[in-house]
Amino acid sequence: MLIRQIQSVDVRPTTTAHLAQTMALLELSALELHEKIEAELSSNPALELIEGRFCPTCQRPLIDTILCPICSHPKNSSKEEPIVFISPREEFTPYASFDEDQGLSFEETSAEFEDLPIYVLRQIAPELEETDRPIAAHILTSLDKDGLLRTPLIEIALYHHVPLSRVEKVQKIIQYADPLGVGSSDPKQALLVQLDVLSQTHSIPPLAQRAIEEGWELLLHNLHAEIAKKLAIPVAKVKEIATFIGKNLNPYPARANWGEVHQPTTPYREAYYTPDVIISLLNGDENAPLVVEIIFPMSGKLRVNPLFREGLREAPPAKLEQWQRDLERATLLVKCIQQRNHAIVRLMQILVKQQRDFILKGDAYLNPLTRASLAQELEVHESTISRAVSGKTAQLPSGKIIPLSKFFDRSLHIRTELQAIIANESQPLTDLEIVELLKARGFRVARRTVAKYRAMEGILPAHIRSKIKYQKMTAAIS
DNA sequence: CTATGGCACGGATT
DNA sequence: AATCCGTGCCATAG
Repeated sequence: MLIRQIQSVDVRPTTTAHLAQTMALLELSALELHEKIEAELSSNPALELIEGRFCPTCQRPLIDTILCPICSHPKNSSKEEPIVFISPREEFTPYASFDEDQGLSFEETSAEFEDLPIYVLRQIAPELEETDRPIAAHILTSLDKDGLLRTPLIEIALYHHVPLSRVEKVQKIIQYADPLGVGSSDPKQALLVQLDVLSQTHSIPPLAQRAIEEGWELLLHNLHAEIAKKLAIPVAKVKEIATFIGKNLNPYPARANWGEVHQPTTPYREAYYTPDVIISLLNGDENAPLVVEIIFPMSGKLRVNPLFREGLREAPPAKLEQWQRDLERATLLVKCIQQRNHAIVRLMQILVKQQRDFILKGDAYLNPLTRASLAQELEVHESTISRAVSGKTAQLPSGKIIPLSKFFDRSLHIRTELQAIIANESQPLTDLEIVELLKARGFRVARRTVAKYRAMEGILPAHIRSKIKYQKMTAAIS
């Protein structure tokens, strides 16, 4: 990478290098930024990370302010104006935002089970190719009450006209989402996934994997002796494995208490579900302002080392040039990071204000919004918004983590309405009938479009749905 | 004949 | 300039 000369690094030297790097940084997620800074810190002596301060009242890490924005925020706050600030953290545990009271009464506490597909889908959305979404939706809506996928993969592949490997790929992503092993084709698979994840943080009994792979059926019926023979190990060992499995693994993912509480934080989840911003409701009060924390992946404050700057004067001639370059790099980085932060703060301020209903009440209340219109409002270039939004995720007050781009989904509110219609239908409705119903609710879309939305949500066509219903009825009886 | 998926086009969005 | 998304037309399955 080329480094242009910058003579004076004061407030507004909008050099090309400056601009370019600001843009580049804007695009990075918190996680990626973390890596970038780490790399820079270790290679550039001019940059230093000084210990951060903490808010004296709530112990929240701070960057510049004396009190954290929440503590210093007076009661005269209106619910329209969100509190937005940068929150420096080294590490972040999902679902551990500061609104302690999880008893927030959000929408349906009743229909927990109904939510599993959506819950999983939201987690994996950031990793999914756009074209894979219908497949994921299909898999998730086909889960049985144990969270297992009894539909043969090949059937799904045929339905979507994609190779079996694609479906397998999607299934794999799903399996590693929250109720670990969800979407597996059978308990055996689910166990193996869990074992795999567990093995990364804990030590597991040797041969446990083989025991499951080769002897799951035997294990089920407590035929320990048989397995011992098969694996050529003592029966005692087998019993050990069996108890380990019983204690730590769960062949029926959906029966685990997914959501809210998670004890084992797997490295995998952490990597993927660390949000870039956390949105919560002050005191969990419906009318309170929203609190938006933008995660800055370092605790402490990043700055140019003043000692280094001093030392530059007495630099040995041989090193002078190198040191100057280091100094410039450091200053540039700090400045660009500030700009990145500033840009995101402004973006979130507007975004959260306009999408308050969506954040609080769910998908149906999403305000169709374009990046272009926001760009106009903020008086920045559209590409700036695009970069700021791309590849980042937000955690909502409900604990769900969604990609930031969802705020700009043009059709989500219609799709949710469509889901509602399907959920309430007494008999399978044809696409054309759905068009009419949507029109009655104020959404004008073409018949063809309804079909597409259906596919996106993994809802099967009317004539197939009728069969499913029938199957469900019979299944319920048996 | 009806319901639905595929392909492709054009305008909007990024 | 590249991509995404809604739609119309046509083929096909039931």
